[in-house]
Amino acid sequence: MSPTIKDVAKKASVSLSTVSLVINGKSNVRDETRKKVEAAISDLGFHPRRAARGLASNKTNNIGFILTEDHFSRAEPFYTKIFLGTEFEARKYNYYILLTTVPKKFNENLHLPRFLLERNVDGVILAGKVPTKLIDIIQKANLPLILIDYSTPTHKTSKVLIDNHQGTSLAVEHLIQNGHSKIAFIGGEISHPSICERLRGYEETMHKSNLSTSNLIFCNEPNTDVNNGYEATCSLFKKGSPFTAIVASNDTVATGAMRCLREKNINIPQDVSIIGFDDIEVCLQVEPRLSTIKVFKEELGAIAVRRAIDGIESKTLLLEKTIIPAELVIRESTGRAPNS
Amino acid sequence: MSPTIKDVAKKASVSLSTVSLVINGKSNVRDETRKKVEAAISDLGFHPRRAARGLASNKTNNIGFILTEDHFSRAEPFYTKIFLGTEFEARKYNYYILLTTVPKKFNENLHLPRFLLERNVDGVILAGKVPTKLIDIIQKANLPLILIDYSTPTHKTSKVLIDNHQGTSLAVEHLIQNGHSKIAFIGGEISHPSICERLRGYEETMHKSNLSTSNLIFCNEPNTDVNNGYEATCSLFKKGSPFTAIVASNDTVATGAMRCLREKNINIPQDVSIIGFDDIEVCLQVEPRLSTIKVFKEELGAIAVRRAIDGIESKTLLLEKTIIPAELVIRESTGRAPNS
DNA sequence: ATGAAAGCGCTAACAG
DNA sequence: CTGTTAGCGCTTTCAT
Repeated sequence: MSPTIKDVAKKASVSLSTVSLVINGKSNVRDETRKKVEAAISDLGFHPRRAARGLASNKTNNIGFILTEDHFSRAEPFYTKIFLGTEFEARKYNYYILLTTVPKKFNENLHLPRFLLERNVDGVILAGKVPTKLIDIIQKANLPLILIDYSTPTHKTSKVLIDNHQGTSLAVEHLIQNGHSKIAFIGGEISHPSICERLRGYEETMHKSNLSTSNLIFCNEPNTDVNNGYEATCSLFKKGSPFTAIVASNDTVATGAMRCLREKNINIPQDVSIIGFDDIEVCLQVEPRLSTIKVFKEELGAIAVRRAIDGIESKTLLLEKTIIPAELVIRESTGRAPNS
Repeated sequence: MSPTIKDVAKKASVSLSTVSLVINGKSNVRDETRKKVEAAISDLGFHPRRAARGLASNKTNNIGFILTEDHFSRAEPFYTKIFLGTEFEARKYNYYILLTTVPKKFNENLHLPRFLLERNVDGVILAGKVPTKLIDIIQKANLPLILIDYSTPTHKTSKVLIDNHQGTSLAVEHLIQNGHSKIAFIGGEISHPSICERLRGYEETMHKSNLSTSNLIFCNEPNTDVNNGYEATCSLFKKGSPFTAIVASNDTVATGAMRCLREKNINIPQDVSIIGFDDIEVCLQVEPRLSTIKVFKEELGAIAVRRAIDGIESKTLLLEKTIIPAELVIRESTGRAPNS
C-alpha cells in the first residue's frame, strides 16, 4: 500500500489535520512545522489519494470536455489541438480532463455523458457546436460551463471565441494587397456561428473596399468537409462570377476547392489564389502549401480551462467572453492576381 | 445533494448492503428485492459516487492512456483515432480514460504522469514508441499494462499490434499486379519496430518475386513526417535506381514524396505510383487521393481497453499479443506501370 | 498554530 | 438472501 496521510503525520510527529493543512497550502501553519511535514511527505513519496479527497471535500478535480462525435471525426485535427491545450493547462492546476463525445442528434435520456450523471466533474467545457439541450442540462446542474468556439444567443455562458471576423478580414486584405478584386467565399454550414462570422468578415471587408460579392458567395453546403469545398467550388464555376481568389471557410474546405481547381487545370496561385482558415496540419501536406488564417487552438483550450477553474473555485459564475485574434499565415497558395 | 445509497435503501426498505449488492450486480439477491431496489434507484435517479466507491473498493475505474508528446503532435490523426477507440470502448465498461503525454526524452522524476503517482488508474495503455523506463515503472507498480503499436524485446507485456509486415506485402503485391517491378521504399525512423516491419514486409515480398531492392530503399531519415518523405524521395532520385512506384512508410511520408514528384513534374500515377500506410484523413485531401494500407485504429484502441480490463478484473496478468491485419485501399495514386 | 473527532458515500466481511 | 458494522483516506469544524 502506498503511504497515507497517517504515515506522514506519524513520521512528522504532527496530527492528521496539520498534514492536511500543509497539503492544501493553507496559511495557518508555522513555517517550521510545514518544513517538517514537507520533508516527511517527500521522504515517503506521499501523494494524497484522489478518491479520498474527493469524498471528503465533495470535489472531483475533474473537468469534463464534451464535443459532438461528428465534430471530432470530421474536424479532428482542430479539436484534438484544443483538447491537448486543455490537458496541458489542467495539469498545472492538478485537474484531469475527462473527454467524451455526444452524437449530433442528442437525446438526453440516451446520451448524457456519464460524468454528468455521476457528478464526476466540477466543471464542463463544450467545444464547437453542441446541442443546446446539453447546455440547459449542465446549467441546471449548476456546473461552471465554458463554451469554446461556439455561442448561442439563447444561453448565457462564459465562452472562448476565435476572432473569425477579423480572420477573414485579414485574408481578404491580403488578397486585395496582391491585386485581387474578384474574390469568392466558399464553405457551408452557415448555421455554425463561427462559419457565419467568417462570411461576415469577408463581406464587410469586401464592401469596405467597394468590391462586389455578388455571385461570389457559395455557402449552401450542409457541412465543411472536403467534398463540400469541392462542390461549392464547382457551383462557383457554374453559376458564379469570374474570380481570381477564393477564401474558404476552413482548411478542409480549401483542400476540396483545390481539387476542383486542379481538375479544371487551373494553376494555384498563378491563376487563382486560395486561402483557408484554422491552420491544421494538412496545410503543409497539400501542393501548393496552403496559406491560411491561423487559429491558436491550444490557447483556446488552455484559456477555457483557466476560466473553468475560476468558476469552480470562486463559486460565483461570472460570465466572461474571451476573443482570441487570428493570424495571417502566408504560404504558397496565394500570390499576385493574374495581370496585375 | 444528489441521492445516496442511503436514500435508495430507505425508499426500497432494504439495507445499505443490499443496495450495494444490486448496484454491483452480485447474484445473491432475490429477484423481487432486486426489482424493488432498481425501481427506487431509477425513481431517485441515483448514481453511485465514484469517489466513494473508489475509496471503499480501492479501485478507480480509470485507465491511463499515455503517448509521447511528439507522437501526438506529429502523428496526431493516427493516435487520436486510437484514443477515441479507447474512449468508446471504456464507456461500455464504465471506465474513464485519462489521457496524458510524456516527453520523448523522459525523466522519471519530472515527467511521471500524475495518475501514476496518485495511483489514480487501475491499468495503463501505452501507444506508440514510449520510453522503456516508463514501462519499467508501470510494471513495478504492478499495474496491468497494454502496449499499442509498439513492442520491445526486453519487456514482457501484453500488446496490440498492427500486421505491418502483411500490410506492406499487400502494397507491394498490388503494385506488382499493376506491372511494376522497380518499386522503392522510403521513410525513416527504422528504430520504431513498426516502421522496421513495414520495411521487412516490403523486402521479403520483393525478394519472393525475384525483384531487386538495391538502391531502392531510403530510410535514413530521423523521423516520419512530411519533410522526411520529401528528403527521402530526393535521395532516391539522386542516388537511387530508376523506379516506377514508391511504398511509403506512412501516409504523411507519402505526402512529402508527392511534393518531390510534383516539383520534378512527374505525374502520379501515370509516371510513378505511390502508396502510403495508415489511412488517415489526408489521403482524401491530397491530389490525387492516396492509395494506402488501412490500419484499424479505433479497433486497436478498443482491443487494448478490453485487454486492460481483463487484466484489471482477473488479477492474473496473462500476456497476450494481438495482431490486427491491415487492409489495402486503392485510390488514385496507384495505377499501371508505364509501358506495361 | 495544532489536535481530536466526526463524517463524506460506499464496499466488504461477517452474522444471522 | 439480507442486515450490521467497520473502515477506505482524507477534509473540516471545533476546541484548545
